[in-house]
Amino acid sequence: MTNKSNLNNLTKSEEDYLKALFQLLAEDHTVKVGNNQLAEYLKVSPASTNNMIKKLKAKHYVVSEKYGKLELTAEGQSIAVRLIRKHRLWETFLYNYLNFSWDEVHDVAEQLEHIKSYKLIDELDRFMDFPEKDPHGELIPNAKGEYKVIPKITLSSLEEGDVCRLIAVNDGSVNFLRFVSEIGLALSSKIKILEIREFDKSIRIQFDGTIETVTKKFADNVFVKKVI
Amino acid sequence: MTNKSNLNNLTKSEEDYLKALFQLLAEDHTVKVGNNQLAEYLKVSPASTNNMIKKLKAKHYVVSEKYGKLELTAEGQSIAVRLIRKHRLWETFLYNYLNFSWDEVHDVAEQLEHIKSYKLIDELDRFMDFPEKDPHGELIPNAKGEYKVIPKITLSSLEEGDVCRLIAVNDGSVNFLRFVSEIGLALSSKIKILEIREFDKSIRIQFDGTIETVTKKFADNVFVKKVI
DNA sequence: TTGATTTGTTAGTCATAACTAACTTTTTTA
DNA sequence: TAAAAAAGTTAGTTATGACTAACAAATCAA
Ligand SMILES: [Mn+2]
Ligand SMILES: [Mn+2]
Ligand SMILES: [Mn+2]
Ligand SMILES: [Mn+2]
Repeated sequence: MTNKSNLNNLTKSEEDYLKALFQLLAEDHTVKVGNNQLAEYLKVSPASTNNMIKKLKAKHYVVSEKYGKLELTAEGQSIAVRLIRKHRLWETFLYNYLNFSWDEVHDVAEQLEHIKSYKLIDELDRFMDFPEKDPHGELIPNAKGEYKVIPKITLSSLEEGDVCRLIAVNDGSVNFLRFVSEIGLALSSKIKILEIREFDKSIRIQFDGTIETVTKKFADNVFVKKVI
Repeated sequence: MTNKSNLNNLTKSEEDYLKALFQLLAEDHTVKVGNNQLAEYLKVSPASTNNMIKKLKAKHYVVSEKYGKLELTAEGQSIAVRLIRKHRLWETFLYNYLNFSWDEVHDVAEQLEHIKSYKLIDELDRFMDFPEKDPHGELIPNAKGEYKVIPKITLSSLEEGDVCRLIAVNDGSVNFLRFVSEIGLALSSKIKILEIREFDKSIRIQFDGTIETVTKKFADNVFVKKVI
């Protein structure tokens, strides 16, 4: 029987590395994730990552061969999913009950996700009546640790003439989220691709009667579902 | 002008030392607090405390002479009061909204009090409609940092025949709090001192028709206001 | 008032988690 | 396929915050 005591003994750092690795692996299930890629994602040196990975391997959360790619064990995945659940529930709480805007929630949730108490998070979930999505459109894993991913593609991957609906956004950058709101885009907005400029891949889009030109970098952070 | 940026840069440890020192000083305003007393309170070695006090003096949160007693600067006090405010607001939230019992809230609040966000705590305060007291009867400092103390005395300091009302309890021990509830005591209970046994200072009390004998140690952790 | 006890300080060690610099292995490309 | 580039590893350093052991100062008590 695996150890499921109320308080696991992971440090904030260990948790952050596991979550980051999970997200890199989940992002693109085909491509393998290496040490330096994880380092870059976490904005630490490759040496730091190498060190932490050693520790996580010793604790059986990560598996990898020397010079090989990184994988999470079932236990490692379970910890990561629990962190994502906590993160998204807190974001939802801040957004729905404490007047936080969607660009403000991520940084505080990044701290709150490390609070250790199963009761806290399950009661918070109940208090909010088991929300399905966080303020950025991402699905919240349930208490059983079921992690579903909505089939989503980036706005930048569409072609001229395509019509889609905004279903989620990357919540990492405050400036990006503010800009999304500023131009009038929101979750569920219906977007039409008018034109893709070959020169710099910038995209002319139409939504709610508005016409805007956005960069490829912007479109990479917008997740949509194709309609029609 | 003093530095009041949104995120102060104190570590969890620095915060805990400042809060502990404040509480020792507030507890008994006449008696001076020394290095080893603070160490014992925090359950760390005197050497650790000595080291941290050096750091807090360098940052101008603590003042003391070599081999002398410890004092907090105005800034040190302000940080401590903010922590107490956060701690008690979180306890109130857990108790009133998330079905935590009064013996469960303290440990989780001990973690939550270190989350850095002024907006978070002021919005939480507003969400709960500015509660005055935490689940253990302690007053919650307001956003201006005003720290009031209810005039309170321990149950153990009363004499035979005295009648009092339970206004607060020490929230440090889960077992103690459970026991308080178990015997049927709660905030506002009216208690009469029937007898104090000389031998071991145990106290026979009456409340709500119940008669119980409690130890001096128990009575030291119960705060009351004399009535009549 | 002087010796014992308490209180406070210093020095040195350990664990965690970051860093840089140097090195090795693997992969890519010419 | 051999040199170059990229990816990964190791060694050594730093900062924080614990610890113990040894020592010094202050206070208490006979
Ligand atoms: Mn987020
Ligand atoms: Mn985090
Ligand atoms: Mn408490
Ligand atoms: Mn604390």
